[in-house]
Amino acid sequence: MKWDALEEEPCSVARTVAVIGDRWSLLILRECFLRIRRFDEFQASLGITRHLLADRLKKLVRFGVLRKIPYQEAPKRYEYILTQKGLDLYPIIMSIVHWGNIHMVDSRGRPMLHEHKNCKKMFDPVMVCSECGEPLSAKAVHVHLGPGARQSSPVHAKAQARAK
Amino acid sequence: MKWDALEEEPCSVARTVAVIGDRWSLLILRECFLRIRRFDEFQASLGITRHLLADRLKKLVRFGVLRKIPYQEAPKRYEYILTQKGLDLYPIIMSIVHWGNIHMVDSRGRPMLHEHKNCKKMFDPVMVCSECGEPLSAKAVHVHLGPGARQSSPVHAKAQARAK
DNA sequence: ACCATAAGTTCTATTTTAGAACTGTCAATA
DNA sequence: TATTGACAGTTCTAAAATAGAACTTATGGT
Repeated sequence: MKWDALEEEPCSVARTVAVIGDRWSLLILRECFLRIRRFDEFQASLGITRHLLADRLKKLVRFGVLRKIPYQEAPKRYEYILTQKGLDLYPIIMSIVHWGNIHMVDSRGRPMLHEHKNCKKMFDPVMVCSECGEPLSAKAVHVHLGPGARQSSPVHAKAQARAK
Repeated sequence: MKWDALEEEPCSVARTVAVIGDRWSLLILRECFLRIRRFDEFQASLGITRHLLADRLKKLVRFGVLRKIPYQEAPKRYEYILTQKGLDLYPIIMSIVHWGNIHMVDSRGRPMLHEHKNCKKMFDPVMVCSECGEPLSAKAVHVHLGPGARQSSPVHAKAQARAK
């Protein structure tokens, strides 16, 4: 499957994966949320090759996740900053961080801690239901085809039947 | 940078990306949450090459995200099911789905809808603070070095200073 | 004996990535 | 004036990963 085909899939996971579903894009976005903005800063902090960095930044700009803002003329240079679409990726990054904190730490503990400015406490992110506010688990969720679905595939129908 | 090096990084994003940070792993996990369990089911629903599927399943088992459960003897065959560690990836998948729902849908609308069995309503996932329950935004969070950190890099220190 | 099912493995061709060197523009310095 | 350094890329070759198809192995059914 080509990357372009992913964007066209009738699935929000596939379409999002088309944007952020490679090793470097996620790490670049991590740096964005840590206030990194310039080409050489990304390169220094990530150890990514300059070639790939240029490519990925271009991709993220194309998808509207980052925006190039000029910060000096002559020679014209740009900073890469998150758009609203990019800022909206925060829950993805935070849930990734949290899973790593729970399942991938060594004996020394977490590499980073997060303080909520509202309540001044160190916190973990929790995913809840927008309607009732209860924490979500996979087992408490039922999936329905939406208006943008293609149709239920036989293999999924079989799997759904098995789940009942 | 090699994939092995990612696992060793003092960063929960990098370590998680080492597990799920490629196109196919995330799509395989999507299928797992849709109750897909067998090799040929994965292959049929994803269109992944058999070679890569075998490789990725092996990787996910190695990381403890999936477990092989025998479902018949002679010839011995296995189903791949999510461990608790794998089930804990649900917030990541859901936040990816949600971002796609908001930013990557076409005019036909969402491919899938999610119903919360607790409250019987269609919902969106919301990420909140574990301490005060308020929804989280990147700007309301302050990052601190934790016990497992290496040390603040000069480039990050500069970026942090700029943010103040 | 022949076909089908399931879960892989093997093969070659293509694409992607790594790693290093190179380019162009300008400012500051010797 | 010539040199150096900062910055943001681009270009090059070699290595690694992926795509796509065919093949293998074990078994059960007709």
